[in-house]
Amino acid sequence: MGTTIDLPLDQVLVGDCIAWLRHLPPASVHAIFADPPYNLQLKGTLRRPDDSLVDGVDDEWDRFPDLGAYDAFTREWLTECRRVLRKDGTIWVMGAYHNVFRLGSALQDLGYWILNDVIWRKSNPMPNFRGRRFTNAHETLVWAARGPESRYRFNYAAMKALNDDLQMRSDWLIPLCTGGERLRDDKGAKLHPTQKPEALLHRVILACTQPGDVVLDPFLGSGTTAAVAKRLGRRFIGLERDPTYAQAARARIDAVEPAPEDAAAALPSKREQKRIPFGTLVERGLVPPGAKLFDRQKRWEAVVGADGTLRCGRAQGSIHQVGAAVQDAPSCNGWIFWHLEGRDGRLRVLDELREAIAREE
Amino acid sequence: MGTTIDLPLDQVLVGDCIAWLRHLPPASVHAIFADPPYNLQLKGTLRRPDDSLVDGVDDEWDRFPDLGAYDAFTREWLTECRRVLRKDGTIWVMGAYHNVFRLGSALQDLGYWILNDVIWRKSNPMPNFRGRRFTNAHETLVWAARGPESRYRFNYAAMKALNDDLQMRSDWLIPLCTGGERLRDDKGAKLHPTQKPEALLHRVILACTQPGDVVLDPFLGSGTTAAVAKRLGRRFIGLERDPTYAQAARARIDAVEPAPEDAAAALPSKREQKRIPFGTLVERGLVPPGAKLFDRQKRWEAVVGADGTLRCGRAQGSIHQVGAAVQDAPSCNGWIFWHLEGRDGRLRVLDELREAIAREE
DNA sequence: TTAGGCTCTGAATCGCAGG
DNA sequence: ACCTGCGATTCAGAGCCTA
Repeated sequence: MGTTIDLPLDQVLVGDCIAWLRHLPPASVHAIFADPPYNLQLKGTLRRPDDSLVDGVDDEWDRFPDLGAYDAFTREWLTECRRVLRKDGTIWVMGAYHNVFRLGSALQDLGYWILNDVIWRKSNPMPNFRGRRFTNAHETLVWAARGPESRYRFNYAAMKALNDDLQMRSDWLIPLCTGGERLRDDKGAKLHPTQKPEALLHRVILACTQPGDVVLDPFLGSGTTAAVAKRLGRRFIGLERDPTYAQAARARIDAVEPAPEDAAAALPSKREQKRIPFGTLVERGLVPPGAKLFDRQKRWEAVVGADGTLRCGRAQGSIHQVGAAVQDAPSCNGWIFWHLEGRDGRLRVLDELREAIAREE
Repeated sequence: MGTTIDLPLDQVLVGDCIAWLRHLPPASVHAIFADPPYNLQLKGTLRRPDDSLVDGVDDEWDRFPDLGAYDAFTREWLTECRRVLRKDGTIWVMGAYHNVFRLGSALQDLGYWILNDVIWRKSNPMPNFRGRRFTNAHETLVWAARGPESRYRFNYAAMKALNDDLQMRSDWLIPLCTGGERLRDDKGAKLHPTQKPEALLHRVILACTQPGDVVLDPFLGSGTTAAVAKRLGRRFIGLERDPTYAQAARARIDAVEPAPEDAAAALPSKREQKRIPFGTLVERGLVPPGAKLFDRQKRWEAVVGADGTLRCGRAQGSIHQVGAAVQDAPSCNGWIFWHLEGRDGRLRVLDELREAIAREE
């Protein structure tokens, strides 16, 4: 175990990721994104129907002697990641059918708590040239908290907004990284065999971090994680073994222009907004003491007390308690249950009044 | 190890599947479909926002003391399945994130050779009621051969035909089993908590067997595998622990009319509708966070957030919501209201960008 | 007859701040 | 660390009823 160093923010560090991770202080990063070697087991070469050669992944870093060696490697870096992850941080690990079952099992064995598996559906996958299997049109991301009790961050409202006001699902349709986004060398060949699309990282980072948070990528590769983190106003730490990749990533990151601060923030969910006690509405005269509140169908009528309590028959208490009591329900959100009658006879839900106050403050 | 019996074709056998498997002759079935217990670990009760209770899976058969016990169980039945599987046969195993990584790892460890992982995308999944995760909108099927050298069957042309003459991809969009297909008891309650849709088994069986082949299901449950196998002119062997489920499955299977031998019983493939959320344009960099949008006359200017929301003065929300707010209109089609300014100063309506993406997918 | 509204339900590891 | 109580949270599809 080496000596601990200060958190090397916004840097690409060249070297073995496990060694680097051991130097980082514990519980120091908010999120980790890891796209480890897939342990692809290609046999021989693959040709398209027109006899052209498929440029598969056959790099040295993707070769392991057997599954046991791959498992040992996986457990080692995932162990160090868990140490470095903050108590309430989350990790994303991605893979394909060759390795993702090893990754998921290792996460569970090491004490992580899986929150979702997410499917990256490729809109433009490589076809299956031999016609011997289904077109491999997706990869899998596993999203996990450090443990079952983690109070992790999930920017629910932002994800919902990103999906036209429907809950974000666990299947994401995103094209492969091609065209101008793909890094290439002098000869126009792709620089990295598995460069991930920025759209994928955009969604990942936006889902589970806020501006200023630290995102670590132990297999930085072409630098997609760091580039998107910078653009979204997050800090990053990138680890990469190969100096050529690291250098290309640095150049790529340097060219990124961060988004304006207010654009990078995720839409705050209601939970994160400032709490307004119902009594405030009474104090400010928006709901005078003695006013009557109704549910939407006007089945019940309650009277407002000067202290912000409601009374409805025998039930007395907060807007939530009385709402729950009259419905005989275990709980109730009084803000959206109770309504005030306007002069025109129209019912206005309390939540509207609350939002008017929230905007003022 | 018990004595071997003749292959009990087209029967539902009641009892422990591992015990039954041990009695079956080796290398005797062409395909196996297994939907084992998922080992869900539900803690409390879950209510919908309207306070109704969610009927979760808390059956005794889904409870295991710990992951180790689940792994041991998994390895045991998968070992027997491999013995019973013909040399060139294939197996389908399905699960969700709770268990599928254990299943996939066990398959690999036992010598099976994974061919694909296939995603069952649910068109109508249950939402995430607490807003704490992504909507769990899929399950995973692992398709594997008995070993790396297996000369397995894959009905490439049938799958392609089933998919409007495009190669069948690894992500399948299929609705949940509901309505008339769902088995119910006298009181109208669902008979089995996890009955699978016949459309799913249709595709599975059609992909890897031919008429007359034997399909084994060690966790038959409500009998979907056997019913579809019979309809498609395949033989089946169903193992089921619970006599009630087995009895219901038998009745269901008896009612199935086999398709005519030459019938190309192809389900109409479902062309996917293309709904493009505005957030997609942001993620893909077509509209960067912080970009400014204008209405056609440039009366208003709004700023784009990283989550696809707009902000214009105090109004924040979707392109539609903010468009409506600034005009003080009840509603607004943001796609044709907002414009992006090009480098040449010309305004381009968002709808043009959306159509560019829709064409790609 | 039909259109529209209301109800019900589905493999679910489903709070959190403040005291 | 524990306890209290506020108050946040749902989509698609089938079935049924009413106008």
